Amino acid sequence: MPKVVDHEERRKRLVEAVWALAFRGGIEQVTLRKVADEAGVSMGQVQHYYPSMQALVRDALDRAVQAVNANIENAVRASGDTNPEALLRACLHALVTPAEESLRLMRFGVAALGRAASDPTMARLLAPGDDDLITFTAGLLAEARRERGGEPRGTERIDADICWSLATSLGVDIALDYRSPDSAKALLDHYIEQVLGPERRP
Amino acid sequence: MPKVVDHEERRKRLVEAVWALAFRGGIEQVTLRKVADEAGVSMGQVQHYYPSMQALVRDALDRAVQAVNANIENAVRASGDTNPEALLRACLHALVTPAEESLRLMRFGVAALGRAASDPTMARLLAPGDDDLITFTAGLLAEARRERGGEPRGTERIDADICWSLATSLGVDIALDYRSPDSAKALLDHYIEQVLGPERRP
DNA sequence: CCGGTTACAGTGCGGTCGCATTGTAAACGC
DNA sequence: GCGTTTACAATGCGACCGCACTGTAACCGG
Repeated sequence: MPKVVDHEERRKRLVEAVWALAFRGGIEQVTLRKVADEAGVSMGQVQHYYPSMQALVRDALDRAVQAVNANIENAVRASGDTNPEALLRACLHALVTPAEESLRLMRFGVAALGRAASDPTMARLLAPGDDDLITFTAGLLAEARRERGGEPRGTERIDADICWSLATSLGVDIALDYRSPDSAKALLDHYIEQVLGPERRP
Repeated sequence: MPKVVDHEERRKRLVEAVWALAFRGGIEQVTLRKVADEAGVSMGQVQHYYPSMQALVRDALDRAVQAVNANIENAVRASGDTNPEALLRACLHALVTPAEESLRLMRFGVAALGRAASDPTMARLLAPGDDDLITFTAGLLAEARRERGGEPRGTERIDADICWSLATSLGVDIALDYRSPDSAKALLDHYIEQVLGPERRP
């Protein structure tokens, strides 16, 4: 009975308008009217798909986080490598790539960070990687150490935690133009080298 | 000839009102009227001391950053220790203390981070520690390594960079209630232990 | 005691915002 | 074809915002 349209496509278009606006002028420039203009639709349509401004921004953040996570998984899959160390590097490097799309997402994430400080709902969306991610990364660390001829130290979960903290911090720095992606990657590699310990048997 | 008042005290009062407002409801809740109310003064006074809203928020951020830096220096001075390792820990721990005042400052900093993504002036105020800080920290690292019986590795500046990246990242996590100050401190200590290498001579 | 400067207080204006409301056209079951 | 439901489009409203402007009281060198 209803008019039939692709809702998902509509929402995605609106969310991308939000990203674009926030990328240009900060999240405070995101208003119903501007989102409508940017997406080339009417204000009524925006309201039809999102009951409130908050809901729109929240969904935009949710999708941005999903997209970044997808980038990480793609990096893992694309590396196609079974070498745990290469896999680990691929994961972490995904947060500091110079790719345009990634930059936009990270910058929106940083803009949203500010709101997260006073909006628990957004804070939850931006929360650090979950337990599974830490467990997975810790596993990679343990394997990589073994491959280098060392033995696991039992601190792999802590080390994994540090890995992601460092990587996200560097990602933020890149989004704010405090660092270049290259230098960030170098820093990250230096840390990985250190945390894996020296090669013992070639 | 003019009416004589303590300008510095006035500005400080206004800036603290900005901090308080941003702490409660995010930086977008900071308006001229609310700042005036919070500080218990008239809107005219706010305008008298700051030509625009932007100028007010910028000064608030500037002072917040100065205050955090002062906290770090105080931590160094308070430790009163000549032991380089203890000094290093004191510095870094200053970013993850559970102290109320520090929490407020960090939270305001995070709120401002969002704006920094699109406001270069604010971005500059929030820029990572300058070269002097890195040099100082690298020096501490080198000395601490020597005290442990190891020799400097020539990577002290990179390691110092990682130290501060990690510490600020943990500080942000604390501000957003993603971590407790205690767990952050533990993580930081674990990293320091690792970066200094094992004790060789007791 | 007077003139000039400073330090406010108060008010008003133009603009924008989120959101509610209302109108309308398309799609389909019957 | 008719009624109902969905998917918008358009407009209007009340709230609030930054800022400019105006008035005034305090202070002080002369």
